Amino acid sequence: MEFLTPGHCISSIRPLRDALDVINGKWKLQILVVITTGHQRFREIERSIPSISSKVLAKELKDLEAHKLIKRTVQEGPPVLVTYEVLPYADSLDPVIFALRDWGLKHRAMIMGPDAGASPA
Amino acid sequence: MEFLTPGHCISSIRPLRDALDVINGKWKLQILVVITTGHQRFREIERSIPSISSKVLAKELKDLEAHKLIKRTVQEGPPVLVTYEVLPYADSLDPVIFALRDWGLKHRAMIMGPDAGASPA
DNA sequence: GTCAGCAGCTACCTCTAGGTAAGCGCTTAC
DNA sequence: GTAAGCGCTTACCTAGAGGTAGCTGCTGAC
Repeated sequence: MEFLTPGHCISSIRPLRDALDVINGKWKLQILVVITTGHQRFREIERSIPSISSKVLAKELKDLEAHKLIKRTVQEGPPVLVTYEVLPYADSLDPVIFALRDWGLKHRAMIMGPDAGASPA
Repeated sequence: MEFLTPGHCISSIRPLRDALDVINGKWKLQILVVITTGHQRFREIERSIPSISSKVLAKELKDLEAHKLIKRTVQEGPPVLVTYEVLPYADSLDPVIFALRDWGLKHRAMIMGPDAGASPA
Protein backbone atom coordinates (compact mmCIF):
# COMPACT_ATOMS: atom_id res chain seq x y z
CA MET A 1 0.00 0.00 0.00
CA GLU A 2 2.38 2.63 -1.17
CA PHE A 3 -0.14 5.43 -1.29
CA LEU A 4 -1.01 5.00 2.34
CA THR A 5 1.61 6.97 4.14
CA PRO A 6 0.87 8.45 7.55
CA GLY A 7 0.32 11.90 6.12
CA HIS A 8 -2.44 10.73 3.84
CA CYS A 9 -4.32 9.09 6.61
CA ILE A 10 -7.16 11.57 6.99
CA SER A 11 -7.55 11.98 3.28
CA SER A 12 -8.13 8.26 3.00
CA ILE A 13 -10.47 8.06 5.91
CA ARG A 14 -12.88 10.80 5.00
CA PRO A 15 -13.98 9.32 1.67
CA LEU A 16 -14.37 6.00 3.42
CA ARG A 17 -16.71 7.59 5.93
CA ASP A 18 -18.63 9.35 3.20
CA ALA A 19 -19.20 6.07 1.44
CA LEU A 20 -20.10 4.16 4.57
CA ASP A 21 -22.61 6.84 5.53
CA VAL A 22 -24.54 6.14 2.35
CA ILE A 23 -24.40 2.38 2.04
CA ASN A 24 -24.47 1.54 5.72
CA GLY A 25 -26.61 -1.17 7.18
CA LYS A 26 -26.89 -4.64 5.84
CA TRP A 27 -29.63 -4.09 3.31
CA LYS A 28 -28.87 -1.35 0.80
CA LEU A 29 -26.34 -3.16 -1.33
CA GLN A 30 -28.40 -6.33 -1.31
CA ILE A 31 -31.42 -4.38 -2.48
CA LEU A 32 -29.45 -2.77 -5.28
CA VAL A 33 -28.24 -6.16 -6.44
CA VAL A 34 -31.71 -7.62 -6.38
CA ILE A 35 -33.23 -4.76 -8.34
CA THR A 36 -30.39 -4.95 -10.83
CA THR A 37 -31.07 -8.63 -11.36
CA GLY A 38 -34.50 -7.72 -12.61
CA HIS A 39 -36.73 -7.77 -9.57
CA GLN A 40 -38.45 -4.44 -9.82
CA ARG A 41 -41.62 -4.83 -7.79
CA PHE A 42 -41.91 -4.36 -4.08
CA ARG A 43 -43.11 -7.85 -3.22
CA GLU A 44 -40.66 -9.33 -5.65
CA ILE A 45 -37.75 -7.60 -4.00
CA GLU A 46 -39.08 -8.57 -0.62
CA ARG A 47 -39.21 -12.22 -1.56
CA SER A 48 -35.76 -12.14 -3.12
CA ILE A 49 -34.01 -11.01 0.02
CA PRO A 50 -34.16 -13.64 2.72
CA SER A 51 -35.54 -12.39 6.01
CA ILE A 52 -36.12 -8.78 5.09
CA SER A 53 -39.40 -7.32 6.30
CA SER A 54 -41.68 -5.04 4.35
CA LYS A 55 -41.17 -2.32 6.89
CA VAL A 56 -37.40 -2.33 6.53
CA LEU A 57 -37.61 -2.68 2.78
CA ALA A 58 -39.87 0.33 2.47
CA LYS A 59 -37.52 2.42 4.55
CA GLU A 60 -34.41 1.34 2.68
CA LEU A 61 -36.05 1.97 -0.67
CA LYS A 62 -36.80 5.50 0.44
CA ASP A 63 -33.21 5.98 1.50
CA LEU A 64 -31.91 4.67 -1.79
CA GLU A 65 -34.26 6.95 -3.66
CA ALA A 66 -33.15 9.93 -1.60
CA HIS A 67 -29.56 9.11 -2.48
CA LYS A 68 -30.45 9.06 -6.18
CA LEU A 69 -29.50 5.43 -6.50
CA ILE A 70 -32.88 4.10 -7.55
CA LYS A 71 -36.01 5.48 -9.13
CA ARG A 72 -39.55 4.73 -8.06
CA THR A 73 -42.15 4.74 -10.79
CA VAL A 74 -45.87 4.55 -10.28
CA GLN A 75 -47.87 3.25 -13.19
CA GLU A 76 -51.40 4.48 -12.80
CA GLY A 77 -54.04 2.16 -13.95
CA PRO A 78 -56.82 0.67 -12.02
CA PRO A 79 -54.25 -1.75 -10.75
CA VAL A 80 -51.63 0.72 -9.56
CA LEU A 81 -48.21 -0.74 -10.12
CA VAL A 82 -44.96 0.45 -8.61
CA THR A 83 -41.63 -0.39 -10.13
CA TYR A 84 -38.16 0.28 -8.90
CA GLU A 85 -35.11 0.54 -11.10
CA VAL A 86 -31.50 1.40 -10.45
CA LEU A 87 -30.33 4.71 -11.78
CA PRO A 88 -27.12 4.94 -13.82
CA TYR A 89 -25.42 6.53 -10.85
CA ALA A 90 -25.86 3.30 -8.91
CA ASP A 91 -23.63 1.58 -11.43
CA SER A 92 -20.76 3.50 -9.90
CA LEU A 93 -21.23 1.23 -6.91
CA ASP A 94 -20.46 -1.85 -8.97
CA PRO A 95 -16.79 -1.95 -7.97
CA VAL A 96 -17.81 -1.80 -4.34
CA ILE A 97 -20.34 -4.58 -4.75
CA PHE A 98 -17.91 -6.73 -6.73
CA ALA A 99 -15.12 -6.23 -4.22
CA LEU A 100 -17.39 -7.02 -1.32
CA ARG A 101 -18.87 -10.03 -3.04
CA ASP A 102 -15.48 -11.42 -3.95
CA TRP A 103 -14.16 -10.89 -0.49
CA GLY A 104 -17.22 -12.53 1.00
CA LEU A 105 -16.61 -15.58 -1.15
CA LYS A 106 -12.96 -15.77 -0.19
CA HIS A 107 -13.72 -15.20 3.43
CA ARG A 108 -16.31 -17.94 3.57
CA ALA A 109 -13.90 -20.28 1.86
CA MET A 110 -11.22 -19.41 4.37
CA ILE A 111 -13.48 -19.96 7.33
CA MET A 112 -15.02 -23.17 6.06
CA GLY A 113 -11.73 -24.52 4.86
CA PRO A 114 -10.98 -25.65 1.33
CA ASP A 115 -13.24 -28.70 1.72
CA ALA A 116 -16.42 -26.63 1.66
CA GLY A 117 -16.78 -25.33 -1.84
CA ALA A 118 -20.51 -24.90 -2.16
CA SER A 119 -22.43 -25.07 1.05
CA PRO A 120 -26.22 -25.40 0.88
CA ALA A 121 -28.40 -22.37 1.68
CA MET B 1 -23.92 -6.31 -15.18
CA GLU B 2 -24.07 -9.29 -17.40
CA PHE B 3 -23.35 -11.84 -14.71
CA LEU B 4 -26.30 -10.71 -12.66
CA THR B 5 -29.18 -12.63 -14.10
CA PRO B 6 -32.24 -13.34 -11.97
CA GLY B 7 -31.18 -16.91 -11.34
CA HIS B 8 -27.88 -15.88 -9.81
CA CYS B 9 -29.50 -13.52 -7.40
CA ILE B 10 -29.07 -15.52 -4.22
CA SER B 11 -25.57 -16.54 -5.11
CA SER B 12 -24.65 -12.89 -5.34
CA ILE B 13 -26.40 -11.88 -2.20
CA ARG B 14 -25.00 -14.43 0.18
CA PRO B 15 -21.34 -13.45 -0.26
CA LEU B 16 -22.39 -9.86 0.11
CA ARG B 17 -23.99 -10.65 3.44
CA ASP B 18 -20.98 -12.63 4.54
CA ALA B 19 -18.74 -9.69 3.85
CA LEU B 20 -21.04 -7.15 5.45
CA ASP B 21 -21.29 -9.28 8.56
CA VAL B 22 -17.56 -8.94 9.09
CA ILE B 23 -16.88 -5.34 8.18
CA ASN B 24 -20.12 -3.90 9.45
CA GLY B 25 -20.29 -0.67 11.38
CA LYS B 26 -18.54 2.49 10.49
CA TRP B 27 -15.24 1.86 12.22
CA LYS B 28 -13.57 -1.37 11.13
CA LEU B 29 -12.33 -0.31 7.73
CA GLN B 30 -11.22 3.03 9.05
CA ILE B 31 -9.23 1.30 11.77
CA LEU B 32 -7.60 -1.01 9.26
CA VAL B 33 -6.57 1.93 7.13
CA VAL B 34 -5.16 3.79 10.09
CA ILE B 35 -3.13 0.83 11.30
CA THR B 36 -1.89 0.22 7.78
CA THR B 37 -0.67 3.80 7.58
CA GLY B 38 1.63 3.13 10.47
CA HIS B 39 -0.33 4.00 13.57
CA GLN B 40 0.14 0.91 15.66
CA ARG B 41 -0.49 2.06 19.18
CA PHE B 42 -3.86 2.30 20.84
CA ARG B 43 -3.78 6.01 21.61
CA GLU B 44 -2.28 6.71 18.26
CA ILE B 45 -5.10 4.94 16.46
CA GLU B 46 -7.60 6.65 18.69
CA ARG B 47 -6.22 10.08 17.83
CA SER B 48 -6.07 9.29 14.14
CA ILE B 49 -9.75 8.54 13.82
CA PRO B 50 -11.84 11.62 14.45
CA SER B 51 -14.49 11.15 17.10
CA ILE B 52 -13.91 7.52 17.93
CA SER B 53 -14.01 6.72 21.62
CA SER B 54 -11.65 4.42 23.45
CA LYS B 55 -14.51 2.15 24.33
CA VAL B 56 -15.55 1.63 20.76
CA LEU B 57 -11.98 1.34 19.58
CA ALA B 58 -11.21 -1.38 22.12
CA LYS B 59 -14.26 -3.34 21.04
CA GLU B 60 -13.56 -3.00 17.34
CA LEU B 61 -9.94 -4.00 17.79
CA LYS B 62 -11.10 -7.17 19.52
CA ASP B 63 -13.47 -7.89 16.68
CA LEU B 64 -10.79 -7.36 14.08
CA GLU B 65 -8.46 -9.63 15.99
CA ALA B 66 -11.13 -12.30 16.25
CA HIS B 67 -11.59 -12.10 12.49
CA LYS B 68 -7.83 -12.61 12.00
CA LEU B 69 -7.46 -9.24 10.36
CA ILE B 70 -5.07 -7.71 12.86
CA LYS B 71 -2.60 -8.96 15.43
CA ARG B 72 -2.17 -7.61 18.92
CA THR B 73 1.31 -7.79 20.36
CA VAL B 74 2.25 -7.06 23.93
CA GLN B 75 5.84 -6.07 24.50
CA GLU B 76 6.61 -6.75 28.12
CA GLY B 77 8.92 -4.30 29.76
CA PRO B 78 8.28 -2.21 32.73
CA PRO B 79 6.47 0.07 30.34
CA VAL B 80 4.17 -2.49 28.77
CA LEU B 81 3.62 -1.57 25.15
CA VAL B 82 0.86 -2.86 22.93
CA THR B 83 1.13 -2.71 19.18
CA TYR B 84 -1.38 -3.58 16.54
CA GLU B 85 -0.53 -4.59 13.02
CA VAL B 86 -2.59 -5.75 10.10
CA LEU B 87 -2.21 -9.38 9.13
CA PRO B 88 -1.58 -10.37 5.50
CA TYR B 89 -5.15 -11.59 5.26
CA ALA B 90 -6.36 -8.04 5.79
CA ASP B 91 -4.69 -7.08 2.53
CA SER B 92 -7.41 -9.02 0.79
CA LEU B 93 -9.71 -6.23 1.87
CA ASP B 94 -7.75 -3.68 -0.12
CA PRO B 95 -10.03 -3.86 -3.16
CA VAL B 96 -13.00 -3.23 -0.90
CA ILE B 97 -11.33 -0.28 0.78
CA PHE B 98 -10.18 1.16 -2.53
CA ALA B 99 -13.58 0.80 -4.12
CA LEU B 100 -15.29 2.36 -1.16
CA ARG B 101 -12.78 5.18 -0.94
CA ASP B 102 -13.07 5.96 -4.63
CA TRP B 103 -16.80 5.92 -4.51
CA GLY B 104 -16.80 8.14 -1.46
CA LEU B 105 -14.71 10.66 -3.36
CA LYS B 106 -16.95 10.58 -6.39
CA HIS B 107 -20.05 10.76 -4.30
CA ARG B 108 -18.86 13.78 -2.37
CA ALA B 109 -17.92 15.47 -5.63
CA MET B 110 -21.34 14.73 -7.02
CA ILE B 111 -23.13 16.07 -3.98
CA MET B 112 -21.01 19.17 -3.58
CA GLY B 113 -21.05 19.88 -7.26
CA PRO B 114 -17.97 20.31 -9.43
CA ASP B 115 -17.14 23.63 -7.77
CA ALA B 116 -16.10 22.05 -4.49
CA GLY B 117 -12.88 20.22 -5.19
CA ALA B 118 -11.22 20.22 -1.79
CA SER B 119 -13.40 21.18 1.10
CA PRO B 120 -11.74 22.00 4.40
CA ALA B 121 -11.95 19.52 7.28
C1' DG C 1 -68.56 -14.08 -0.70
C1' DT C 2 -63.84 -15.33 0.15
C1' DC C 3 -59.33 -15.47 -0.53
C1' DA C 4 -55.05 -13.78 -2.40
C1' DG C 5 -52.09 -10.35 -4.19
C1' DC C 6 -50.57 -5.60 -4.64
C1' DA C 7 -47.71 -1.64 -2.07
C1' DG C 8 -47.11 -0.25 1.61
C1' DC C 9 -48.05 1.86 6.82
C1' DT C 10 -48.59 1.67 11.88
C1' DA C 11 -47.72 0.41 16.58
C1' DC C 12 -45.08 -2.06 19.45
C1' DC C 13 -40.92 -4.23 20.97
C1' DT C 14 -35.95 -5.63 21.37
C1' DC C 15 -31.24 -5.33 20.58
C1' DT C 16 -27.14 -3.32 19.41
C1' DA C 17 -24.05 0.30 18.01
C1' DG C 18 -22.30 3.87 19.70
C1' DG C 19 -21.63 8.26 22.81
C1' DT C 20 -20.25 10.15 27.67
C1' DA C 21 -17.79 10.05 31.69
C1' DA C 22 -14.97 8.29 34.81
C1' DG C 23 -11.47 5.37 36.69
C1' DC C 24 -7.83 1.46 36.94
C1' DG C 25 -2.70 0.33 37.64
C1' DC C 26 1.32 1.50 35.75
C1' DT C 27 5.35 4.81 34.34
C1' DT C 28 7.73 8.96 33.11
C1' DA C 29 8.38 13.93 33.39
C1' DC C 30 8.28 18.20 35.90
C1' DG D 1 3.47 15.50 44.59
C1' DT D 2 1.15 16.45 40.55
C1' DA D 3 0.18 15.92 36.02
C1' DA D 4 0.12 13.35 31.92
C1' DG D 5 0.48 9.31 29.06
C1' DC D 6 -0.29 4.37 28.40
C1' DG D 7 -4.09 0.67 27.34
C1' DC D 8 -7.69 -0.12 28.35
C1' DT D 9 -12.53 -1.16 31.38
C1' DT D 10 -16.88 -0.18 33.54
C1' DA D 11 -21.39 1.92 34.10
C1' DC D 12 -24.89 4.51 32.15
C1' DC D 13 -27.50 6.38 28.43
C1' DT D 14 -29.68 7.41 23.76
C1' DA D 15 -30.75 6.69 18.98
C1' DG D 16 -31.72 3.99 15.55
C1' DA D 17 -31.79 -0.37 13.26
C1' DG D 18 -34.43 -3.95 12.75
C1' DG D 19 -38.19 -7.74 13.98
C1' DT D 20 -43.44 -8.93 14.56
C1' DA D 21 -48.04 -8.41 13.76
C1' DG D 22 -51.71 -6.60 11.87
C1' DC D 23 -54.11 -3.36 8.89
C1' DT D 24 -55.38 -0.31 4.82
C1' DG D 25 -57.77 0.23 0.07
C1' DC D 26 -57.65 -1.62 -4.18
C1' DT D 27 -58.15 -5.53 -7.81
C1' DG D 28 -58.67 -10.01 -9.76
C1' DA D 29 -59.55 -14.99 -9.41
C1' DC D 30 -62.48 -18.78 -7.58
